[in-house]
Amino acid sequence: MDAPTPFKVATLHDVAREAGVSLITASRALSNPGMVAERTIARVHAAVQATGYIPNLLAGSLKSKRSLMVASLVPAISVAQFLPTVQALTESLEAAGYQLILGQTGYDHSREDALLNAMISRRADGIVVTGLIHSTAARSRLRQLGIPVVETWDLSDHPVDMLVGFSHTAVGRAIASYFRERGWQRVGIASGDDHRGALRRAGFEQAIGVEVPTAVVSAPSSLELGRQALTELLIKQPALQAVYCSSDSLAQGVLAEAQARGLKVPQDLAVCGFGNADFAAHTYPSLTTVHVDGAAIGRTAARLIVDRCQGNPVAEPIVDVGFRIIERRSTSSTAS
Amino acid sequence: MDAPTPFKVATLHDVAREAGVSLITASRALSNPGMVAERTIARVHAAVQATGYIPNLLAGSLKSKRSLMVASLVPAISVAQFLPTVQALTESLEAAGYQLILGQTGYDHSREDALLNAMISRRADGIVVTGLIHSTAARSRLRQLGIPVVETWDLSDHPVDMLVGFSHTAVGRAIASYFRERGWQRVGIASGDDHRGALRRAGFEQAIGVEVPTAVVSAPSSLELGRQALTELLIKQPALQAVYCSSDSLAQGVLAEAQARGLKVPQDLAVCGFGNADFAAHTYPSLTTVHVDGAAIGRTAARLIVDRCQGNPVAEPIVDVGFRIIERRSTSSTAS
DNA sequence: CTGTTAGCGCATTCAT
DNA sequence: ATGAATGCGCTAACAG
Repeated sequence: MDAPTPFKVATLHDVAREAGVSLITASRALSNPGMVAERTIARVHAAVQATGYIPNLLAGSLKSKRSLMVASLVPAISVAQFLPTVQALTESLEAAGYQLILGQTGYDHSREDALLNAMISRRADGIVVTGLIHSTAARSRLRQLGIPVVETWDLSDHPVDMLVGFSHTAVGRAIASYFRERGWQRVGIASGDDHRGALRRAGFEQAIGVEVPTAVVSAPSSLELGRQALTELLIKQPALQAVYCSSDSLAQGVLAEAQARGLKVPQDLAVCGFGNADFAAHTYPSLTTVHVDGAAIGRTAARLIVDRCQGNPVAEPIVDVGFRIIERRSTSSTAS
Repeated sequence: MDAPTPFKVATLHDVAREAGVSLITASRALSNPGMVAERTIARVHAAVQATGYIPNLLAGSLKSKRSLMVASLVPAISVAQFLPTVQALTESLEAAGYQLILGQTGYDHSREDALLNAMISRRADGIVVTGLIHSTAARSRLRQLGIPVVETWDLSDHPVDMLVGFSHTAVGRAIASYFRERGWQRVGIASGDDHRGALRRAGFEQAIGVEVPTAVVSAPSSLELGRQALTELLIKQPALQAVYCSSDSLAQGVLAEAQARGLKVPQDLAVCGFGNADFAAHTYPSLTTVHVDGAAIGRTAARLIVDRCQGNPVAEPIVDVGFRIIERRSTSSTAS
């Protein structure tokens, strides 16, 4: 930092000259060693050390038309729900030599469009989005370009390309069945106002069959909003028996508010969340919730993208990872 | 998807031909409109529409030596602690036209080195790392290349380049003072085994002045580990009065375990966390903790990187964002 | 197994 | 205000 370094970065050209081989031989020694003699490889590696060469992937990608980058679009990374997916996606991609470019859409469709364009501009080899892509312009552009795309965390019969998710409507129905089996009539919903939360809510209401008191909070949901939601629900239905919450954070807030009001869970009020957050098993009482294998979604999405990039046929472009209800103390005195 | 598209992507060349101007005029119309006549710009834009042109940033970056990408290295994005930083970083960078490439080091120094190389290979215009860079090889390489680097979430007199953080030792000392002021003698520590957690622990012990019962759990910490930690601490010191936890997740676990054991918080046991997680204000009882403005760290890091990229002088390359203790019910019956 | 040739798509010189 | 030439650093084709 003292003297402004001449800033002459070594290129492959310098490495080749240092090693006494041609440019392309140096290139192959580094990225395709099977085609080059052992001794030559060693000489090239020595030259790399000597020159301090660091390859320029920008140049390589321009020529090879493979950027080794995959874009991931999420509403906001602070949404705990999607973290295991992004984490697994990043890990799996890094293991395959790809890096992840992150974009935050902020639940805004126009931003999604702009970000998709930015990612196409960077020639991302694949794109993984959270939820479905709704803009028809974006859908047709992606299809036309033939870029591998994975939509996640939702289900559709007509994905842009590939899909890894599950049915939110089915989740809502499953929880409704669970409540009905236990004979709870006076049930309520605390739900975020996001698209997928609305699908679960619709499934729940449909399966319950009657009008259900509902408190809708604006995404992203939180413990605080859960406390507010229960307050609101108890006004609408003071004799509430059970609440379905569209996230574990909301459910945690409902638990806290119930505790503050002296309501025993589950005797006075049963609570079911969604997401199986890490804290769900350890709240007091422990929280019944719906588990979705978010990490599996990320891993599967990575595999699909990498397969398609490497030209391997993708046998199953639509993967339903399903879900399962995890029964704990917030709905059952006898659960674990 | 039926017929394999001929896949002829329009280039700037096609746009220029369509608009009846030269290549460079088309280029300027799009990225430097000040230099081009209004009418020409309109013609170029029409040509862009007609051809469906999407610029290739790879090519532009190769020539201009500005990739408009910034790398961010985090231990793991699932660590809630750093989420506001990554979120603010991504947002601020997107607003300035930069995209973020994410790398996960997994608390592994060799992975950090490999990832740094990958990011240099991609010619990231700047690099933001969580914590300090410890590898001397990486430090000198980054310095030699003159890449803007921001180390975050820690403090050092000799950063690689720039730094935005705070002193973890000071945090530990501040909590120790807080405990001593309240006359608590039999105190304990529940701490993760990560580097910065260790710094806080050291500061706490040093300020307390005597040996302190400690339960060390392996990062990343969680509610579950917090429950275990309190169990362990109560064996070492059954008459424990107060616990400092190196994260709010751990503290939440300590609260849960205390509740399960019938210990009243704060009367029987005072609890202090770290991080001011979103749930900390809403646990029952609410959690005293240390607030650090993670989003400010992200925004500041983005500003430093962008300033340096644009050649603006950086007045203050080391920014201490400080911290503050937020007193709540878990240490004070009279707090909010 | 190695080398020669020819670009990838764009932006930075210079010129006009 | 516009244009022509040049090359960023690398790799896909062919050749030898």
